[in-house]
Amino acid sequence: MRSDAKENYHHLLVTARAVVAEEGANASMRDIARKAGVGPATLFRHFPTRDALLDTLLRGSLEELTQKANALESAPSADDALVTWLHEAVAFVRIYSGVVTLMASALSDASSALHASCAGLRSAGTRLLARAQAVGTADKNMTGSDLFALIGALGWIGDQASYSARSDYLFNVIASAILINRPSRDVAMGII
Amino acid sequence: MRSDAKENYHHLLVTARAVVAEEGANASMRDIARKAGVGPATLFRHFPTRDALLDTLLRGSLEELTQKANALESAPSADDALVTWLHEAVAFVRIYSGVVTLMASALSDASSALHASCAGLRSAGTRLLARAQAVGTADKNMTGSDLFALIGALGWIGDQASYSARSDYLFNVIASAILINRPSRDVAMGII
DNA sequence: ACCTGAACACCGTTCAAGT
DNA sequence: ACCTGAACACCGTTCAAGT
Repeated sequence: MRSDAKENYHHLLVTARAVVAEEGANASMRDIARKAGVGPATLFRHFPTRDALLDTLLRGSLEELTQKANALESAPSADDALVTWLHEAVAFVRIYSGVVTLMASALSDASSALHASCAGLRSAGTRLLARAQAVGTADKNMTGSDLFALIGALGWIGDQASYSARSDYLFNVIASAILINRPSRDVAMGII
Repeated sequence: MRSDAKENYHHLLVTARAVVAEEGANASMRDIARKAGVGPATLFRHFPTRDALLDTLLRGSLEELTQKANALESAPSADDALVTWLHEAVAFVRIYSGVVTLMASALSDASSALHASCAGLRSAGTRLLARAQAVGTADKNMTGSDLFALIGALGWIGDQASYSARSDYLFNVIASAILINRPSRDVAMGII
């Protein structure tokens, strides 16, 4: 990459992060280019799709979250490990509004630039779920994809002005539904 | 209303229903006008906002759903009544993709043409919830707005290609979380 | 090798001009 | 009283032309 291209690339990323933080994952691509001071074509050559841009934007955090899941596999309580990770996953998707919908469609589209990162994260979550199913109280009918769907659902709730204030409570509602055989949902709150 | 205007209005509604069924609640307004064979300005005078169009499109079903809630208030089991209604509410929002997000934002925007219909439905649902909290096993910390948030979350799940196949299972997961003190989530399935 | 402005085909929304 | 095409300010995306 030529040095001016490198400069463009980095400035584009910094700007994109700010704009996406402000406007959400469906922010105008043109607006990002404009605010970065480059033509729209320059943005599109560096990031041929919105998914490609978001993959670059999110990959670091997605990998972090994947590693946290891996680390939690050796935590003493399988249930607590799952709930802790779930909490972090929901906190992550709430950073950028609209990102859960993008991630969901990336999962069903193998050609999306975001697909691999999302699928990797899902695998890591699936292992935590499996352990909680084996030695914990997690619902045995649930799949890793279901877990992702519920994370997405909580992300969606967080994106809605009318519901977002209640998202901590609704997290506990859903967490207690996953750990179906726990005595009370309040157990989930102690570990945060 | 002049007779040609009346004709336009009805044709617009029929077309809009078809297009929204096909493309979802965020279908292009211009496309609806085009397919109805009128200019965009004609659509916008009949329905000054997308919410106004969707209110007209949905009002009948929303009122039906509200009345069903009212009727279920005298059902023998408060829990079953709540779950039955929840099931119908989720089935309804799944008809038009994207409609839950529109409804959620209508709830937080009193000036939306959809606001009244949605708020009315929420009230009816809230009464069913309250009864299940009083004489049933519904979680006492839950509000009617939380119930709506969960309906929306299930609608969102139904809108995602990657998750929609599992929405019946996830309905049961969430229904069991609302009726927190039931012995098993399988109880919820008998009444459908 | 990279960038750019202009172009294409859209969108929601409005308005002057028509009948 | 109602409708219309054209207009305005956008959008994602592409491409020929520049340096």
